[in-house]
Amino acid sequence: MSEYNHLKIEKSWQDFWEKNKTFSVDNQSDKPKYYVLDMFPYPSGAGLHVGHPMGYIASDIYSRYKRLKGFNVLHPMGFDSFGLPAEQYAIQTGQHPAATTVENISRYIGQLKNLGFSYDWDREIRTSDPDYYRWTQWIFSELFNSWYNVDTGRAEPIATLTGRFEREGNLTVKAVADEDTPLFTAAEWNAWDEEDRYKMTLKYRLTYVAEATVNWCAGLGSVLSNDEVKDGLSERGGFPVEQKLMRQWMMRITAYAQRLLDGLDTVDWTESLKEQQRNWIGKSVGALVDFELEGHTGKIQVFTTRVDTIYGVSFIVLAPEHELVAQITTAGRKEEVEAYIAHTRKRSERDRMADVKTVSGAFTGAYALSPLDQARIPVYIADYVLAGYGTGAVMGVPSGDQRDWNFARHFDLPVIPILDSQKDIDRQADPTKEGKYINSGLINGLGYAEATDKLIGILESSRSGKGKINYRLRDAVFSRQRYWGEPVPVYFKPGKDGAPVPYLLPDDELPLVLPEIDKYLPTETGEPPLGRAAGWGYAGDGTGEKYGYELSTMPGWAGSSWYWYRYMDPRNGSAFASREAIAYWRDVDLYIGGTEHAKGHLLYISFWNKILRDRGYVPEEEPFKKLINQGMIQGRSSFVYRVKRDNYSRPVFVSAGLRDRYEVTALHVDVNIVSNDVLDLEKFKATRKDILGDAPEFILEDGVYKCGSEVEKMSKAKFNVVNPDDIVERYGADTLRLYEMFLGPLEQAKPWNTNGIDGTYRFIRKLWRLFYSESGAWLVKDGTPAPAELRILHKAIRKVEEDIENFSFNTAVSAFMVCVNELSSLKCHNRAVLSDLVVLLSPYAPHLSEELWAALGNEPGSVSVASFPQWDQKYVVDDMFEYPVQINGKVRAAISFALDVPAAEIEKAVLADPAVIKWMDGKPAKKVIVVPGRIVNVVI
RNA sequence: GCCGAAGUGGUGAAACUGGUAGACACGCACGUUUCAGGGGCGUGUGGGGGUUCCCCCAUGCGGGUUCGAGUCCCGCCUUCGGCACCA
Repeated sequence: MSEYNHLKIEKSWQDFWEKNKTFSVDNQSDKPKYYVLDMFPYPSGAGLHVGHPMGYIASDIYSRYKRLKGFNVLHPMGFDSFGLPAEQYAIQTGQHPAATTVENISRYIGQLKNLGFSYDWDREIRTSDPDYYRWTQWIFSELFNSWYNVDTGRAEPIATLTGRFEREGNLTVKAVADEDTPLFTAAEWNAWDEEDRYKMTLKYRLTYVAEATVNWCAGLGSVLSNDEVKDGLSERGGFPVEQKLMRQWMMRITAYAQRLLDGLDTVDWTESLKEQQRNWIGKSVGALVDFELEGHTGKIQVFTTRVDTIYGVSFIVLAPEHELVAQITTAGRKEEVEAYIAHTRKRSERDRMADVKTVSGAFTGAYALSPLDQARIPVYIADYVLAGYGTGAVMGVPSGDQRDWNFARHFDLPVIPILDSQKDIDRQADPTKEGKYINSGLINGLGYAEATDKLIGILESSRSGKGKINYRLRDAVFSRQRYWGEPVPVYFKPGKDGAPVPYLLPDDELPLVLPEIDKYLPTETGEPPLGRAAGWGYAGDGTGEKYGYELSTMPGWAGSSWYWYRYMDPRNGSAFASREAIAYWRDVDLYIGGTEHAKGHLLYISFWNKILRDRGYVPEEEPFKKLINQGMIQGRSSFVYRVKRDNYSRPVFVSAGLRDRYEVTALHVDVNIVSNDVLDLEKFKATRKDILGDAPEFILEDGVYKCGSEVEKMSKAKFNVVNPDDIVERYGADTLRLYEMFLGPLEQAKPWNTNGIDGTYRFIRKLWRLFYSESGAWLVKDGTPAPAELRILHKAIRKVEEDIENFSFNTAVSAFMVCVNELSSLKCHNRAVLSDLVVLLSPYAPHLSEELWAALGNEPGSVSVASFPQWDQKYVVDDMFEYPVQINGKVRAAISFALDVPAAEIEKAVLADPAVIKWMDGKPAKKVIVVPGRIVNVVI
């Protein structure tokens, strides 16, 4: 073969790998295990664009590298195939989402296989497959059957809870449970009938039904979780989202807030991602303080992180939605308060967020009494206090908090200094904790820490307050009013009072398969689409009755919150994965995916994993030891410029460099017919009759038409989508793989630009020329490699190894290029050198490497299981000689210099100017850097 | 406002614990190959003086530490991500 033919080479090796199951992996091995996982994709109708495989290429390189290093590598791929787009497509076209999903998946698989990934395709999974979601439903059941024991700090089976109720009631049970759970004794519990006992357990289960304020998105016809809402709009579709009280399935992720935080300290993720999660969980340590109400039996409970400022309180503010507002408002204030509440209700979440500067509120007429000195404190309502955080009530301390200060100024309330170090409080709040307390009764003269401890002690002993940790994290809403998701394995049976009570579908009834329906829209009565499935219900409880199933389905994150375990044992019919498989693979060593999942997926995986661990199914507290976030690939749009003139004259297009001389309209042009910003005019004329008309005129510069460019999101409408299939067709997968890695650091977001790809293509052909001459002659010769050749090779081996170990995939490509450039100029055709080079390159360019490896006389396919070449110290070290020296009379150091330079020459150079540098005797000095002919510097 | 990351040629980017800044690649220029198609090969390419050799200035801005700073310290500026009346 005289020319490198990527089409032929790549196809034949992909077939070979598939036929020989080269990358199939066993759950048993003498080798150490290594698990490399990609975030699995949602198979959208648009297929992959060049940005998507970035992470997959990196993980594949790492997987292949680890195999060469002697690891048993699990590297699977699958599809997160439940989701909204398929359902919306179904609503529009009537096609079953399952059908379009299968089509999309096969397109994805085709595209992925084209890129030569070393996935074990026998382990492929799909979350929408009943054999898979059977186990998602099973995990739901496990959560339903678990409660969180605060004493043991973990989830336990519900039986351990009911056992304690029988013996002790719930007075001594410390559990994470519903707010409204009443206290009861063992005698009371034992006197209840089975239904009442069961209903009581519903308040404790890790998944539960609740009337909750949820993010309702009318545009999508479904509720959304907090991480699916951005700036008051839905992340998908950008529809407005409103707060609505609805009955929903919830998950008690808040029980795990502290453990989720602790876990972050044990994993190797980027600091910025961990910070995002910490912010999202939003832990704040403070106290609850009760304020009695004057002339009223109720109490206002506030949450504060600064109890120490309690003597500075000059007002209390309740959220307008606070339940006490109606009771405490005095007759004279009623009108104003109600008007304010109405005003707040009208404002959307968005308006409220946009307008944070304006101070507003209303006085209720009521007064609260400070628990310490019985000071009379006016009670206000204002929308800067959120009903959903803390207790929905705050104590206003104007001297220490800027919002409180603004509020006090607006309503003419006193600003009381409480620390002697506070400055300028006439002009702004000073939140300092420095100094000693003043105007502060019992804590006068104390410092911050002492004062806080003392106050909490006093409040706790007088039962008017206690220390409290608050989290911003809310329990996760688990219901979606949609069709294309996992059915919740629950049916409802009327209770004594006629109200429906949820019961879990028995294990042996799983999977509860998604029923067929005629349309994918909500029913006329507003029920979710599953309400259309006539007769869908459970009849197996022996009563002869049929009970309706839950009509909402699980959210998108359900199937992806445990999937890495399924890859370990993907066809297991009796467990989500066998104990042996889990014990062998344990956890994911390297996880690669985008940072956009910080508040969703990456929290949920940890949450579910902790439950599975508590219940004894999995061994590790954190499932993903190391996480790398690949940067997003943006599009780079190209533009042509049409000169503005009347509609009837023929269109004129001006090249980008000349556009300033005209008044122009910029139009997107397909980036695939633009190369190095030069437009292919013939293709342009052939494909864009719509904007060109009959006889377009082009004003060129330097004989070509140049396009302008801009970085935007990759999308069809902007004509900037680059399909990897086209690049593979033209340059080959190996070139694309090398090029995508060469673009820059993996973590960095960058616009896609195909301009530089010729460089990597040239590199491959240059490598090819080390094996074959232009006429096709085989050039490789046996024999002992020259030292110069070994030096080049071993430097490359060391560099590539270091770079891959450090996930610096881009710099390794440079190392390949340097190596091949140097070997070419030496005309090196040595078999030993080239053999090692081929293995070295195989993670990046697997097809080419297999081809050349076989051409070198090795067994076909064996480069994939070869060993990573060893580098030899003697060829790669930059040997340094060290000479103690002194400079300008100061005794300093030693000189060291590269081995390349003959020692005599260095000495000559050093001795040439004895006035500057003199040899000194004795003392060991460290080094001086000497470059050929010149002393650079001296170090002690 | 708070938290996090980052600012290096025309472009993408290299630079290990401080040690010849700009590797490698794109682009560009010139040359070459009877190549005239977005082909191959070679040389050059941070800026400014001068053109065998050499000198000066250059890693967002201003200071500092050091024999020596892209790298460390202090103070600014800018960009990008995240959070945001969270009490």
